[in-house]
Amino acid sequence: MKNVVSLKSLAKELNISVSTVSKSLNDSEEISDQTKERVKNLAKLRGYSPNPIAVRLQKQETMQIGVVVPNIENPFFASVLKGIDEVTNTSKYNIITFLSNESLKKEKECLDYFSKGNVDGILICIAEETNKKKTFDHIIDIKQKGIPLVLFDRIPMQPLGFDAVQVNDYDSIISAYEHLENKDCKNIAFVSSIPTLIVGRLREDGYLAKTDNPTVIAFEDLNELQRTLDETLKEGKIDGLIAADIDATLLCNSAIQKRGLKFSEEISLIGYVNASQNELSYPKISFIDQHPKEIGKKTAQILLDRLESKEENIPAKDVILNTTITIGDTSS
Amino acid sequence: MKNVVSLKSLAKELNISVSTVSKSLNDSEEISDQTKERVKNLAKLRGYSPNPIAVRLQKQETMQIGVVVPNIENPFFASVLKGIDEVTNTSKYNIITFLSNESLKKEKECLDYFSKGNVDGILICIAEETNKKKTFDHIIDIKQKGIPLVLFDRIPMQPLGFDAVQVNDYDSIISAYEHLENKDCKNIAFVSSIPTLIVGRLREDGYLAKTDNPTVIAFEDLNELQRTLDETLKEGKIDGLIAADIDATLLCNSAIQKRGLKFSEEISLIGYVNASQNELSYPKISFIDQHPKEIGKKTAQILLDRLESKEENIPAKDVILNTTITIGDTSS
DNA sequence: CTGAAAGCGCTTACAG
DNA sequence: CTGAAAGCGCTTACAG
Repeated sequence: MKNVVSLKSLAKELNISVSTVSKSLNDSEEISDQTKERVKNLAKLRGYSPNPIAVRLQKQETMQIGVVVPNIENPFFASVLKGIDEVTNTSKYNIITFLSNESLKKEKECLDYFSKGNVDGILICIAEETNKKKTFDHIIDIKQKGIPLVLFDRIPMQPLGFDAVQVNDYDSIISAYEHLENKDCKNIAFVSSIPTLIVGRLREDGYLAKTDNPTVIAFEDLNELQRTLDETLKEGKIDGLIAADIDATLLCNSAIQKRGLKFSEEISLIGYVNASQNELSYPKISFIDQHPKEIGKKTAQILLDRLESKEENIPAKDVILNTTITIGDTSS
Repeated sequence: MKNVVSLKSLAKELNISVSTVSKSLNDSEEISDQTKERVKNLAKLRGYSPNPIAVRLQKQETMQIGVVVPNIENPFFASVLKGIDEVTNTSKYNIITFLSNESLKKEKECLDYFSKGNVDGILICIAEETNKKKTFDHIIDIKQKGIPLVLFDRIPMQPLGFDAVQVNDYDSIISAYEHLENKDCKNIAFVSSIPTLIVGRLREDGYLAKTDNPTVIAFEDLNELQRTLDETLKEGKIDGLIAADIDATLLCNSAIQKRGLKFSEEISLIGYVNASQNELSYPKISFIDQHPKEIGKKTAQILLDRLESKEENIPAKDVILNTTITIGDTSS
């Protein structure tokens, strides 16, 4: 039932050696055009295709890239994956995607599997748990094994010496803040469900840098976040909200509407959303577009460059991509 | 830089043969406990792990499952993937995920690649273009090659003889319609951005089966859909909407709010959404939950069963999973 | 209980 | 220009 056509079967049928068949199909200079023709014709006729596993063993390449994604249900990562796919698609490498589900243990298992000769390179966004516990030994191990690895999105503060692709989170929030200031917001609060995540911290830092009297509402527990947010809105002082992540943004939007506040007039909101869904929603939320697909493309490209390059000692790249602000109905 | 520890290197260091080392590590009965001990200890010390490519070549198994997903940015498919991951995770198989981006050409390329000995089995949801053109030769080819394949979500009308996992789309809409009837809706319209997709047709059929005076608003072009929807709402006759897909649902929600109509009182809406985002949104939209993760789990399980089974001629399974209705603010 | 040999399906120096 | 041989790293009948 498996592909029974092999170099051997072709060779036998043509009464020539396996090496000649192999060389013919690989267009070797050593072989006469006539023989090449014969071989190629039969190969086509029989529907031959080389056994990829055998080729990999011989070439000592897996031709696969391992990707670790913390949460596939977060549309941000889905778009990153799409970007990665677009780039690797045109290369000889395939993607094998593992989900860490934000678990350090799971992430270790992924990297362990990858490092056992299953992939030629790795793309990873570290899990929330990894981020919190600041445990990076399993990642550093990868360097010892000489497998190229590129980090994306959540980049540990202490440099680990890997290529990294991130977004200017700090600056993004500065811009968002200034945008709200321009809309005459005087009392801008910061709402986050990711207070411990690296990107969450950077965003909060951006906010804190801009304001004199900060109002930070930050809880991982969404119920608690919602409650506190609601209490704060009740006081009626806040006229601008910056949300630090998708969940916080949705909660802000929801809380404002439930309270019957008018967007832009009474209160403005800017946050993070899934761009395509936001486009169809009402109200359209003003948001910081991280261009996740571009993050994926850049991440994959850096890895491919490294894999294709013969040089061993290219210094680690630290790419910081720009976000843009898309203004919707919530701050116009 | 690659893993230089091999059976050979272990054998040399222990002054025994490669076969003995291999058998020891595989706990063969043939080898003395003492030798096994020695071998295992050294293997551990040297951090040996078998070269997976070599094992695969020998075992004639890729230990990989190919998955084709039409659109990773659709949260439905992201959740399906998560379900697939959960199941395959505990097996010896990895997932290699390809994105067809709703393109028939791309889908063919994926299947072509898979069928060249790159995977042991395939999970696929056909692309929109494939669905429209009803071109299934490339899928049928897979059967000829003897590679197990399981279809999910969009299942062609004409049976192709593959295992299939789908949802009771027709019945789902019947239930949704009855739900709206119970909320005293008298004029229920059906809104769809997927008029040609199999699941879209089934859903429309369900709607048509229930109503005497159908109002079907169906366009693939979202602008056109929006315009027509708006005109229909303007007439003021419709008091209930069933949306056939995520985009249509968001558009309905948006159109109703823009028009200032009161949910549940003046008009009710039920559709399809991303469950977790909907939970945080306002209003919470009443929706048909397809339990996408369960679809993924079931799909993967069927493939694993087939791969693990020795039998060749298990008849194709056609699994139809039930949806449930989750009532939100838009029809309470 | 251990090891030599063949083989999984390929590629590539090397000989002729 | 063609082919025999070795090798990629493993497993597994088979001999001893």
